[in-house]
Amino acid sequence: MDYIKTDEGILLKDAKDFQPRHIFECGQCFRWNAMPDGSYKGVAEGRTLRVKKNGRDILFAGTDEQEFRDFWVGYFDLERDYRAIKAELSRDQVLKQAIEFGYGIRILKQDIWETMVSFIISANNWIPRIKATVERLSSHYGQEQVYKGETYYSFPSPARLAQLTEEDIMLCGCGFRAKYVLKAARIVAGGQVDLHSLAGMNTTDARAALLCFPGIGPKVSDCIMLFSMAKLDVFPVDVWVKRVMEHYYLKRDTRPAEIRQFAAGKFGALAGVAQQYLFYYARSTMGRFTSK
DNA sequence: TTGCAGGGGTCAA
DNA sequence: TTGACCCCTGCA
Repeated sequence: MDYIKTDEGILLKDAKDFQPRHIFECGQCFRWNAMPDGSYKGVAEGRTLRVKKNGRDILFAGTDEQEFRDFWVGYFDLERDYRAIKAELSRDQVLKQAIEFGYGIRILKQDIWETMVSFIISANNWIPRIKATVERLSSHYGQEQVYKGETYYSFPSPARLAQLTEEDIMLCGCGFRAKYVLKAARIVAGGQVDLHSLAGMNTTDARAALLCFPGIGPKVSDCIMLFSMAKLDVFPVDVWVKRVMEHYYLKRDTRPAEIRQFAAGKFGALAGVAQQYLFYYARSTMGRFTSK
């Protein structure tokens, strides 16, 4: 990882395996937004950042070396060798295509609590609405911060959400998921489950613990583990992944558990990364309403 | 203009 | 295994 300090922030040199569009549009995060100049602005754990591709380099604007090393390097998984991962996965011809399409994807390491709530909200929902709901929760109940004259809001803590009523949360656009969000907040704020200890568990135990939360089923639990705990072996199966897997590898109407098992056998410890390439590829190339 | 299906799943019967 | 679920969007 080779970077230099500039007036604007940190410049990551010759970052071939980093494409902001792929990272932020592949469905793993909900608080990064494209700007007219092609950069992305986002909020993560109370920090704000603008990320822009400059030729072969990546500019991280609005941060300094200390924060970059202490936080963003981990957040963007910059110490992992994605070139090696892609080489390994590209031995499969379908993955090879998917990787050529989404070559700059990286798996973010996001805040566990925010990821948990975001993916509870994602059930039977679609991305623009999930983003709007997460944004409303943050602007109503998060901490306000001003950066370069613009106001941002951090994602509200479990304790803050635990004080609310189901109706308060419903008003942010959560719909029937409001009761799940509130219960999750009360479980975490009450200390019944320590989310950070889940990250230290093996995948099987962490999944079992997550499935105890109402509103968290197999797909949501796997997304939480993949996008906030760096558990790269999980393979979340949603409607798009099901479609792409059935199209290229399996027969129609294969059950999600069977798809997960197949992926574990085929992609092993890298199944989660493979899932993201496949998901992004499927969403972008298979059309919005495919009957397959 | 109105009505209806459907959406990054989960729960309960 | 199946239907309901917030509610907004796209389409006929």
